[in-house]
Amino acid sequence: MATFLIRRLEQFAKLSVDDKDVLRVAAAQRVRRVAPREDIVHEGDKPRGVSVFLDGWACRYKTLEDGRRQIIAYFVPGDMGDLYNFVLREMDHSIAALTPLTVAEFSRETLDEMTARSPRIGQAFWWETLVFASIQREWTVSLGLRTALERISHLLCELFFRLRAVGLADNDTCELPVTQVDLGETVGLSSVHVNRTLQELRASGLITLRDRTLIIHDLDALQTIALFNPSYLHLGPQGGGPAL
Amino acid sequence: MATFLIRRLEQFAKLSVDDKDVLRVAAAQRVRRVAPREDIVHEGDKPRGVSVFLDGWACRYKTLEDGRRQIIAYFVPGDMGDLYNFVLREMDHSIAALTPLTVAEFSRETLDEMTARSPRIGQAFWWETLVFASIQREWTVSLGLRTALERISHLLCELFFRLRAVGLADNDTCELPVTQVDLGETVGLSSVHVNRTLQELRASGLITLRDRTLIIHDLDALQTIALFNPSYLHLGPQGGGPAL
DNA sequence: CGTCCCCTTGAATGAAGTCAATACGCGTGG
DNA sequence: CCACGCGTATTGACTTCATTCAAGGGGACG
Repeated sequence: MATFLIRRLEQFAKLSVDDKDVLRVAAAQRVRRVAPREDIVHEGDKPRGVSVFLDGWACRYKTLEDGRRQIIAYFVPGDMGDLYNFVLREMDHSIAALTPLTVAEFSRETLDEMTARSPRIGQAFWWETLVFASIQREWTVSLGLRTALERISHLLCELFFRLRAVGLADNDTCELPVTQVDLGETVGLSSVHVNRTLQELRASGLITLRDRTLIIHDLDALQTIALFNPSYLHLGPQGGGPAL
Repeated sequence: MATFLIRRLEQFAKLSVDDKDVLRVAAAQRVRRVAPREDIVHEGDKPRGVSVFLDGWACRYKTLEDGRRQIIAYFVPGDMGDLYNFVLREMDHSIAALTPLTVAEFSRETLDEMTARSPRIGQAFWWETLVFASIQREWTVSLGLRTALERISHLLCELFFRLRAVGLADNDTCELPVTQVDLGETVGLSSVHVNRTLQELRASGLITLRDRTLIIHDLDALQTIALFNPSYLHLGPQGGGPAL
């Protein structure tokens, strides 16, 4: 089940056979299955271990006192939660499953062992941490200065690139198992406006989005609209695209 | 000159005399002085070492191709840039001085040595990394669902708490050496609207802001308006407030 | 068959942006 | 010393993008 995790980390560096075994063993520990909409971590909890998303989608979110909710990050297969989060006293956000989810947990000890045994894995974990930080920064940029059309296009590009990097995009197609309300809570728009914006993208023939499946008919054009530059994802040399 | 860095890390844990010496020595290496508006790191650069902000203010920012600029983070004295950023091939953002700035640089070797020698420092560095990630998440929340008034109030609260934690707030007063254009580029609003919003805060007697000096007359009220909950800053037990 | 969630659409409203003009302080150079 | 330019702050009038409110439709599920 560590297939996606390994593919993900291989965006950073080639892993040895031994590295992969280590990861496989670790990712077989404390595996949980979670139903959609269920929290796997709740704000205020004492941090446990590091979540490793083996299969399915999840999201990080925060809720304001008055009930407004903001999705802060998406986790797709192969992603990991904050490394060493147990250094903090309590979680400052929640994580919920968006689809049926399979998630493992690296304990502090497992993490220490792995990084001690393989510096390459240690580095790959740092890379993962840094890339997540970078994505969060790009979201700040999106929310701060992109228009509705640009924001949504940008999010679609990002998710497509991330999924493609772990082999979860088929040519121009990937899953997008989130509702328009979710999208709104992600890009800081009302679901009504998300709907209208998606219509616009559909009308211009750029995408098809139906039954939780996204088809991008013209990735270049979508990237242009979104002012999307994939370098912030720090993917491999081929940009996580299909090998030639 | 490592005073603020030490105060900052002591928000996380008590440092030994030895720890502090190690930090002081490291922070005396590769010290640079930078003039306001000057870049210390530029997008696309190969990462060098980790920037350590000894004195003055800086900001992280990104620019879109069409020239729009978004400030992504503020650095105040005692803050550090991304740890192990040299794992990435190139910087995905720039960092500029906002005031006359004194900044040191930890090389990879220095960093490794320090964490090897003192696990407590290693943990404090992780804490710093995690707190910065948390701040970035909170900014995502601000931009995603707070109104103009809430956003600006929230930013003022955050900066006040952060400065107070390193001893740079005097009772209800701190520096705020940024223009209204900068503020706009931070909270995703036009400078005109920032101006109007600040007027509103002044008119309700909550703050005074003049000559780059911020006075918060009613912190509780400001926090309430902002829906500000300082827990995301993961400060010490007293919340970084003045010792009793 | 009803209920619930999600998507869609229209019309009215509102928050923030844009454009434009003015004012102020500061440094620079004539 | 004063004129000028420049960056910053302020204010007004108008516009635009996005929200809110409201209603209806479709599919999944009990």
